[in-house]
Formats: sequence, structure tokens, C-alpha cells
Amino acid sequence: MAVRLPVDLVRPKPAEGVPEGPGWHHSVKLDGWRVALAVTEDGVRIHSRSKRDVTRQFPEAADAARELGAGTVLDGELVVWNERLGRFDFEALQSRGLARTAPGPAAPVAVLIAFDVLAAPYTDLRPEPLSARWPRLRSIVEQAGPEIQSVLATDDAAQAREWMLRMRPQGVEGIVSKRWDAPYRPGERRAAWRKVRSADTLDARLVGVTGPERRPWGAVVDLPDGRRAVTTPRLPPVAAARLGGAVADRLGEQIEDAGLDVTWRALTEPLTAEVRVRTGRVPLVRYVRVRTEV
DNA sequence: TCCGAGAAGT
DNA sequence: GCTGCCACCC
DNA sequence: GGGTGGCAGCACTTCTCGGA
Repeated sequence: MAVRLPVDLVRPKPAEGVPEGPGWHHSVKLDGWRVALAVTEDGVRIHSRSKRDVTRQFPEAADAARELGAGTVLDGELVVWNERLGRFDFEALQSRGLARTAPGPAAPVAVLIAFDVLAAPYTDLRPEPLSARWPRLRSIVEQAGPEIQSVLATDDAAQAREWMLRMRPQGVEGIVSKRWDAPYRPGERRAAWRKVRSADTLDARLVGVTGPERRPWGAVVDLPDGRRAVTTPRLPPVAAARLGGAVADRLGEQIEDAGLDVTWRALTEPLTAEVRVRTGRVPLVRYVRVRTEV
């Protein structure tokens, strides 16, 4: 092996926007588990970012790499596609990854979406620029089974932004942008890899509150995509008092909500709340303000 | 049998 | 994953 | 002083395990 295992993975730095101009490679950021897959003389190993061996939990991805040459090391994201929901299913993936046992026959298929290659047989590719690694990755993935795919990527920042917006409901969390001339260097000080997460403030239907009515802990909102969520974290005093005042004259029935796992007070008449939604493994909904003027 | 703490992922 | 704090360095 | 890096703490989910 040209690379010692387990290997450190590059962690992208948060950024505000997709970087413009030439020299950047943009790929979609998916909702899954970051792993390294290594083909060794003794078989395929998959380890998580914290270097835990999860090969047993994801045998189909390991199998898909069986034909690759020993010494190959890929960096990618394990994902599970949920056909029914039409989106990547982090919970299903996590359920498999955290279990000590191998998945049963009914387990949903996990796919490794590869976005970089650290090593090819007998060659450490990490010092090479991405412009050299990316074509290598593409050809390696072609030789692998269907449970290993290369990530959707473009050089066009506008295209990347369009993907980020359009594919958000499917579980695309954002965009990772890398310099074409950058080597693979974990712990890199300059931000050679940047991640832009899609986050947005939007108007949601405020249908109830949790906690004390006068000073609620959180708001129960219906998002435009149909999902219902409780805002987190617990509201600070000022926001709580303001929300409590806004809902005071329209408090309705108490609801034991098994789905949300919380008891909340419904509003007789919904209000509009501005919320900030972070798309991720779970829709993280942060309360911004209630719109009383609407 | 159930519940809580701990571990692990983001 | 995120945020805040502290140490470090130019 | 400002940017960067490291670290701890938090949020949230799932699974495991041990004790009541």
C-alpha cells in the first residue's frame, strides 16, 4: 500500500457562496456518511471519518470495489436512496451504520458516491492536483460495481447553484467546491475545499406552540414541502414572549403528537412564521420571527 | 421488560 | 452537523 | 488586530448495553 490506513480525510471549510471563476470544480454534497474505501491485499475496508471500521455494515459497497486493484483508496459519501420519499434517507443509512450486525436482506441498498481518489495501486495520488486525480477517479469508478458511483460535478458555478436549489428536496445539502490545482491535503490551512450549504429563510404556517403558552419553548410549523417540524433550539426569552403574545388570542386544543414526540398547543387560526431551514439529515428548523402583519 | 446513559454519525 | 472561545501567528 | 486552527459543548437521531 502506498497509503497507510486508516487515512485522514479532507474536511471542507464552510463558505457563503459557490466560488466564481475558473479553476474550481463543484460537486453536490449529499446527505450521508463520509467514508474512505480502501482495497487491500486482504480485501476491501471501509472506515468512517472517525476511522471506525464499517465494512461489515456496508458489504455491497465493499463488494462493488472487489475488482479494483489493491492499493486503491477512494473518498466518498455513503448514501441510501429512498424511492418512496424520493430523497436520500439519512436515518436508514444511520440505522445500518450504527448497527453492530451485518444488514439483513431487507435492508435498503447503500451506494458509495465517490468524489476523490487518494491512491491507485502502488501510487499515492494525494500530492497530485485534483486535475490529475479526477480523471483517475472516473476511470476507477467505471471498473467498479454499480454500488460505487462518481459524484455529480461541474466546472460551472451557475450550474452548481442551480443544482443546489433544484435538488434540495432530494437531499442535496449543498455544494463542495475544490481547486483544480489543489493536492489532497487533510488539515490544509488554505481553503482548497469549500462547502456551501443550502439554507434559507422562508415563510411557514405556524400551527402551534410547545411548552408554556405565554413563553413557548418552540413553534410547530408546516413547511412548504409538507413536512411538520418543531423549531429548535429552545426560544430565547424575548422571542418566546413575543411569540406567546402573538398566539395568546388563538390558542386551541392540546395535541399529543406521537409523530413529533411532543405535546403542543394548536392554534385555532394559523399564523405565518419566518423560519430558517437548514437542509440536512433532519430538517433543522430555527425560529426567526412570527409575522403578525400577515 | 423498560428506561437511561453512552457511543457514533451529521 | 453548528457555535463559541481561546491560543497562535503574521 | 485579524485570520486561522483546535477544542469543547451543544443539537438531534439511532443503536447498544446494563441496571432497576
